[in-house]
Amino acid sequence: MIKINSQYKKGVLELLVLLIVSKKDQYGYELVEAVSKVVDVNEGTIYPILKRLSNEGCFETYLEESTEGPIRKYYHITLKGKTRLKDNLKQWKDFEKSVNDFIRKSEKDE
Amino acid sequence: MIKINSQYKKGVLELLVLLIVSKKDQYGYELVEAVSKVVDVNEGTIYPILKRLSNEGCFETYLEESTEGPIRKYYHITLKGKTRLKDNLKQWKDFEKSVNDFIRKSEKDE
DNA sequence: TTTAGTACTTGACAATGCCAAGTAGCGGTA
DNA sequence: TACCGCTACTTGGCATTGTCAAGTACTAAA
Repeated sequence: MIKINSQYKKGVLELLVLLIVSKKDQYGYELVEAVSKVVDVNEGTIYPILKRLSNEGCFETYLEESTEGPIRKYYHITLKGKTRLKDNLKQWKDFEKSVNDFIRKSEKDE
Repeated sequence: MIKINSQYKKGVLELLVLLIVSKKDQYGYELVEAVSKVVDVNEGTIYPILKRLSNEGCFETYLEESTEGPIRKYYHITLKGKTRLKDNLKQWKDFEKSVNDFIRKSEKDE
């Protein structure tokens, strides 16, 4: 897990959360671990994102018991969530392309 | 100029400013236009970055008159600024690679 | 002399990440 | 049984950085 300028993460974490949940229903703790494999992040950051996206209708939630600890809250992506993911993904790609193109150009005429 | 989720810009704008000033001394207004070619941004965002980086010793400033309007404040990158640029650039590259690798992996096993 | 373009500054505000602390269930061990 | 460590979720205060809007002020052209 990379330790970078926390500012870079802004916005991208939401994208990662959407992407992971879209693959398979996830509960919060599990998701924190999954996101941590990509970028370093703490619980206190992920749970608010889950709440926000649920409030906005991107996720539906249901509870399920666990044998390893307290009850788990699972998140399932909705149609709205899928749309949000698609938009978000396009925005990220346009953005990083634009930035990387500029960097490459700068490095070339050096 | 791309119009995206303003959150994506966080952190990257500083990188772009460092990159542009490192090429050639710039005054604020000119810089706003240069950055705007990469991502949409307003003056009120760029000037605080310039002030911050100057306070942190990354830029030196000097004034020069203009025939087209008020006096211009030029920014010149320092050694410290160059180091900051290098670090920042590496962080960005690590970050975007990490995120893009994950996205690619997700898109593959679909 | 009014308007448009250049140039910089400031302040209130919003979004989102970080850290820390709190609650709570489970299984293992001393 | 009492405590510890792991699992799991929640909340609240704080910092950073971007947005928007308004204000100042100079120059040149209509």
